[in-house]
Amino acid sequence: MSGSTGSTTGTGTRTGSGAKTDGRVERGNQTRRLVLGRTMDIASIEGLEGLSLGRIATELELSKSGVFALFGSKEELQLATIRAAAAVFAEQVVTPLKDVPPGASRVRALCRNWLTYSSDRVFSGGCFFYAVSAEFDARTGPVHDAVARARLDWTAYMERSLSEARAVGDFAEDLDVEQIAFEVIALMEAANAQSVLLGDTRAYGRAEQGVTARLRSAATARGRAALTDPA
Amino acid sequence: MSGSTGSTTGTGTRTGSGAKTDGRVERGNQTRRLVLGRTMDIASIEGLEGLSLGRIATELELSKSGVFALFGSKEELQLATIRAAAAVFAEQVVTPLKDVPPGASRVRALCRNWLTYSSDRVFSGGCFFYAVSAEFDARTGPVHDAVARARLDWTAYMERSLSEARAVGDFAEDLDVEQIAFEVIALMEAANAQSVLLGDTRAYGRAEQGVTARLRSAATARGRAALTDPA
DNA sequence: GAGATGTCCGCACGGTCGTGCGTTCAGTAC
DNA sequence: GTACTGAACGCACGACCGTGCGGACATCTC
Repeated sequence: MSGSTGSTTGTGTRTGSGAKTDGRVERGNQTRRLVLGRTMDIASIEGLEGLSLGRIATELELSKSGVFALFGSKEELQLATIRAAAAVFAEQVVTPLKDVPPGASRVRALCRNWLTYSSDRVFSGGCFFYAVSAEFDARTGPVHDAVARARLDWTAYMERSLSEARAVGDFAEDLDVEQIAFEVIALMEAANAQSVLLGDTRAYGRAEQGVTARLRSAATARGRAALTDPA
Repeated sequence: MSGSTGSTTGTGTRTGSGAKTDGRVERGNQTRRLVLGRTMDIASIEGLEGLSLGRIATELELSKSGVFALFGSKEELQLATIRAAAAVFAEQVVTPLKDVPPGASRVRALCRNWLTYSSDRVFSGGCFFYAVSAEFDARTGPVHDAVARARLDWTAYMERSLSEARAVGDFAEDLDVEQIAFEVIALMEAANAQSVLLGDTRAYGRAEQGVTARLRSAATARGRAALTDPA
């Protein structure tokens, strides 16, 4: 019974945001989005364990059981929140570059998008994935796995962008892509952390400075030219 | 009432581990240490909010009210846990270098101590302060302030070590100490994060490589010599 | 119209949480 | 010996937690 309820709503999510039938009102999906919009912000501030069905229901003037029925379990709510946050992240950081050709300047744009995504507080508590990574890093279970997967995807995307830039001749052929990806991501996350914890926005400048130096020192003459471009 | 109890036990801690009178048995302080040893580990894995008096009491075969009475409130337990973790951190990372003269190699040793402190899992969930920083970064209150203070202290210590190394001629006079401190700490924390979340210990190698490159590129000839030393 | 479907609510459950009471008990002082 | 102190306990409280059942109420299908 509870299983059927849970799997129904769960499947509804997994199939995406498309209408179930054409033209349906979809009040459910609307409430879902309302809830997820709130849970993403809460989780970025207080963590995924800080989500409480009662609190969400009160804040959104819904009933606790209504929220519960939408997701089937608290864990499924957490997983849905992660998926929703991944979509927002992609939309903010990755999608704007979908038509930008590979190269050093594209990598730099990717980093700038990330820093803007963090400093603009797309999520109230700073980068969503920084918050929940630290929260679930040492635990086990589906939520940890989902967080780890998201991070792997992001790292892989950064590495791919660097590889492509190397392939078009913007970086030296012997560039250690994984190393520079590690360093660049480290700098950006540190800026997020310092900014959120201490309210010190200078950290974003330090990160940008560090990222630029890393990219520049790895670039070929062609790459350096691209990095000096107006953008 | 509860206030007086809390402040009493709180003061007991702040005065340190010394005996209250000479030769006293101090069962209380012993239990305190037992509890804090456990809470530091729990908090590094599940966060300071993951601490629960009942759970701690069960695990250590104490009564919940006994644990509660020792600290006076949950928040005071969290603060005591932070103080205890700071002491452990200092003992592991900073104290071993108290007789090492300032210089580039001392800075490198400081970084190595940190990476060892993280990779040896002095706390089960990796660096304690990484975990609780992310947990409380976007909140307000005494716990946030204590975490922020600890981080400021650590950053300041790193910057001082770099300044001293610059003063003895190991780094260029125009070195931006705050910038390199930011970058070095970013690399180390990223290694901690990646290692704990993904179980990928290669991250420590990447961090060490990055740190060495940063220090080397900032060093004078004298500093480079120090960095090439056997140690 | 009647019926089916899905959304959301009211309400209750068992459990755990932090807190606080009074009490027991070991160790010290007199 | 008695008196005192502090540590730890047993127990209970109100609040909140996630979960689940059954029903109300729209909306769509026939």
